[in-house]
Amino acid sequence: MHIEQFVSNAVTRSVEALYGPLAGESIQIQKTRPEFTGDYTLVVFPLLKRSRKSPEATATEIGQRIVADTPEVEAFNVIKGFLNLSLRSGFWGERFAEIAADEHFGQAPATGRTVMVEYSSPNTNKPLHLGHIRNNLLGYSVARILEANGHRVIKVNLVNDRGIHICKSMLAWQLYGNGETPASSGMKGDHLVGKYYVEFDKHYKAQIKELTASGMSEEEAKKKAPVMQQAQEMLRRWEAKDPEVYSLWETMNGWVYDGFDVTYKALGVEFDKVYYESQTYLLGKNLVDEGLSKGIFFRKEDNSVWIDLTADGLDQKLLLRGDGTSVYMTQDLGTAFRRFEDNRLDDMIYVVGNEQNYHFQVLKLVLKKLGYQWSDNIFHLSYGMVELPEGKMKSREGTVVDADDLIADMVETAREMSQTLGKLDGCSAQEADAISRMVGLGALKYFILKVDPKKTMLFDPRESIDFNGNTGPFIQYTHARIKSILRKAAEAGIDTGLAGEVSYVPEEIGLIKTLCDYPQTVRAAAENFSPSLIGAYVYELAKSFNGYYHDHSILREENPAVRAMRLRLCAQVARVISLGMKLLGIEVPERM
RNA sequence: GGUUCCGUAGCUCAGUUGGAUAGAGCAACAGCCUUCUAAGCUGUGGGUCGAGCGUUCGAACCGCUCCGGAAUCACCA
Repeated sequence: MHIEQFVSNAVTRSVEALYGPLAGESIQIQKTRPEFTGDYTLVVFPLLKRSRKSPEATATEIGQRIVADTPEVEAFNVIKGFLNLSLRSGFWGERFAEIAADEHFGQAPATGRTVMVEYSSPNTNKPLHLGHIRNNLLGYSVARILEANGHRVIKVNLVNDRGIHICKSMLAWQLYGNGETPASSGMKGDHLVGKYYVEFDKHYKAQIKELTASGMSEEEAKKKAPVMQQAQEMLRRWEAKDPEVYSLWETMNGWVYDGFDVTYKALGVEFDKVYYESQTYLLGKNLVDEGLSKGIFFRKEDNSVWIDLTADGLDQKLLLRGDGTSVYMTQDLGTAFRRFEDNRLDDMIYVVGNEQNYHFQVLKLVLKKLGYQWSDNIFHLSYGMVELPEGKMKSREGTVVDADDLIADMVETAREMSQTLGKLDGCSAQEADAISRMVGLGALKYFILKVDPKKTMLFDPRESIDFNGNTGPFIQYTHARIKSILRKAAEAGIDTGLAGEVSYVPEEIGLIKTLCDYPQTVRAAAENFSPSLIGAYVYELAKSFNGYYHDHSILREENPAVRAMRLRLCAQVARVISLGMKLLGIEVPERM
C-alpha cells in the first residue's frame, strides 16, 4: 500500500466535500517532521483561496472533516498552515503484516517493456580503472533497479576493440615485447597489453622530441614519427584483414578479455550480451544514405557527409568521412537503429560519462530528424568523473587508480580490520575470505553508488574508504547483527509466528513506516536512474534499526507475543536491507 | 566565445521536485560494553546553502545577472 497516496486520496475526498471539486489545486502530503506529533502533514496554504479563511481555521476545518470521514485517521493538530494527521495505531500493524506476507515486496509486476542498458564499454588497450568502476557499478545497479520495476532488462557491453589505439599496443608489443605473454610473465592480460600501450607512448614521445630537435614542427613530427606511421600502416592492414595482423589482434585482445573477465567477476557485474565494435563499426552507412536522400544531410566537396545542427544551437557534425569510412557517430546511429527496429526495444540506456553529453545530444537529434520516434526513448545516463585530490586521473602521469589494485586493497583492508576487531575468530579460512571480500567490496561499491550519478565525485587514495558511519560495512553490519539475533531465536526454539495483542513502541512504528517506503524508493530510483536513492534509503533503515536495537531488547523481551513481533520485524528489516543492497550489487553477510 | 553540468559545515556527501528551526557521515571533543555483535549508540561545537536581484503566503530548490570550477564544441572512440 502506498500510504502517502492513501492519505492523499482521503484528504482529497474531505477537501472536495468541503469546498467542492478541486481544479488544479494540489494536495500536498508529506511525512510529518519528527519534532511534531502526527504521521502525515497536509500543507494547507494552496487551499486558502478555496476556503477563504485563515490558514489555522482552514486546517482545523479540514482536520475535523477528515477525522469524521476517514476511520484510519484518528486525530489531528494544527500548527500554522500545517495540518498534522495521526493514523490509528493498529494501522501500522496491518501494514507490517501486509509487508511480511508479500513475497514480492519491492518487486513491481511485469510492465512488458524491454530496456537495454549498455555499460562498461572498455577499450582493449588498457586495464580498467576507477572511472570504469563507477560506470560498471552504476550500469549494473541501474539494470537491477529497472528489473525491480518490472522491466525486462538486457545488459550489454560494447567493447571498443579496434582502431588506431589498439594498433599502438600491438605495434609496441611487436617491437619491444620479445614474445612476452601473460603466461610467460605471470601478468594479467589487460595489464600486459596496457604496459605496451604506455611503451608505445614513450617511444612516440621520444621520436617526436628527436624530430623537433632537428628542426621539424611539432605538428609535423607527430605525423612523421616512425612508430605512428607504423601503427597507421598496421591499422590499414587490419582493415584489409591481413592474416598476420589479424591474428596478433585476436591474440592480444584475447589476453585483455581474460583480464577483464577477472575484474568483472571481482566486481560482481555481468552482461547478457557483448558487442564488439569490430563487428558494428560498419553499421549506419545506410542511415547516412537515407539522410542524404531525405535532404537532411549534405555532402561536402571532399565527399564527406555532414548534418547542420546550427539551428538547434549545435554545430555541423561529421557523419561519414570523405573516403567513405565511418566515424563514432555513424556506428552509434547504426547500432541504435538495429536495436530499436530489429530487436523491438522499448528503451535504451547508455551509461556513459558526461564528457560525451554532446555526442548523445547529437545522436538523439539526428535520429529524431530522420523521423525515428524512438529517439525519445534513448536516455544517456551521464555520470560525473571520479577525481583525485590532484584533479583528473591521467594515465600518462601515472595517476590512474587501477581497478584490480583498488579492489585488492579494499578486500585486504577489510580483512585486517575484521581481524583486529576479532570478527573472524572461529571462522574457517573460506568464511574469512568471503567476509573480507563482501565487506571490502561493500565499502567500495557503497562509497561510489551513494553519490548522485551526475555529480563529479572525489576519491582520495591516501585516505582509505571508511568502514564506519554512512558506509556499506555499516549497513552490512546491521544485517549481520539481525541475523545473529534470528539465529539465536531459532536455536532457542522461539515461535516467531506467535500472534497476540501487541503494542508498538515509537521506534517500531518508525521502522514500519520506513519499510513501507521501500517500494516507492525503488520506483523513484528507476525514474531518476539513481542508485544513490536506494543507498540513502537503506542507510536510513539501518540507522533506525541500530537506534531501536540499542534501546529495546528483542530476545529478552518478556511478553512472548511482543518478542515474536519484534523478531518478525527484525526479519523484515534484514530482508529489506538485503533487497536494497542487492539492487546496488552489494552482498550482505550472515555474520561479520 | 557557444552549449551542458556543478557550487550546501574544515572534508566527503544528502536534501523526497516550492514548505515548518537546512541534514548525515568523517575529523575534533565528552560519554556508553558483567545484558541480543561497540564496524554500534548518545551528546557538544561547526552554515551569509558561491554573490546579488527578482517571482510569492513561503526559495538551497524557480527566473535573471554576476563570480568560481568541470566537461565539450576533432575526419579519436
